[in-house]
Amino acid sequence: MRDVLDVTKALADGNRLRVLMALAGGELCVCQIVELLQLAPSTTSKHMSILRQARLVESRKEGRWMYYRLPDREAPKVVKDALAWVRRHLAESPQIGRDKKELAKILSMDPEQLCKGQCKS
Amino acid sequence: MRDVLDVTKALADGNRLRVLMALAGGELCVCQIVELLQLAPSTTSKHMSILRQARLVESRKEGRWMYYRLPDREAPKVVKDALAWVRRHLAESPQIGRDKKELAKILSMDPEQLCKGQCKS
DNA sequence: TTTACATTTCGCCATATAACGAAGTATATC
DNA sequence: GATATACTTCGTTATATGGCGAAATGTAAA
Repeated sequence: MRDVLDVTKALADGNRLRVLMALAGGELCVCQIVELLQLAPSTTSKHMSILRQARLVESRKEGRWMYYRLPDREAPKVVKDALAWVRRHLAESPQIGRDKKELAKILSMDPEQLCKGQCKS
Repeated sequence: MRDVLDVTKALADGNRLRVLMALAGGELCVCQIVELLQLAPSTTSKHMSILRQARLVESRKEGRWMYYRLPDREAPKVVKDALAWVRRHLAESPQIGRDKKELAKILSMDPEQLCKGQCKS
């Protein structure tokens, strides 16, 4: 029950669903997710920790950057099935469509520049 | 996005998950669900309205009794897939096992008597 | 070893949610 | 009709959640 609830609670927030859909295109660092969601870094970090707690994402630290990605093959079935459900039923969402466009812009920027911009604001 | 979030929010509560699993055995009236969850009738009713809002359950009124059941064939795919996910990944839960036993007891009682007991307490 | 910087943790506030009991609604029975 | 009954709605309360900025942490560069 606990593992199932961790997943459903993690999925019960629009911003976290947007992140999961964005990660379908490959791993992202926190500042890229911050840019996509337009939330404070601290808020974004909290969201990512909730997703990780539920095992819906994995993370990798590279220098100062933390990268998040969807879990690999060995993820628990409950998680893999949940992610498949999200992908299937959110693919047509207008919000997700807008995010996809925005994400393309973000990925075309120099990550170095992207992160600096955030710290100033 | 809205329909998906309605479903995930509805699933993000242990008592509501228990109800969905209990309904797998067939429709139940509110007083039977009250007995299973050991919650106040008003609280139980609220849970059921959240599940219905998300279209995870349907309802049928018969006299003074309100029966809830899992949705039929024509339910939206997002809902059917979510219910399949819940069934699959909650089947082994100890809590759900206990509920199944308790539910057998509840179903063996006269519904008439069951409801009267609740009103007194 | 300073300094800069990406991220996380902490403390706070506003809102959302789950719980209850009391009051309201609708239906059956007297 | 009056009363009992099954359920829902409403108002209240306690806790959970999502948001922020400030401070803490860890890592790279100067």
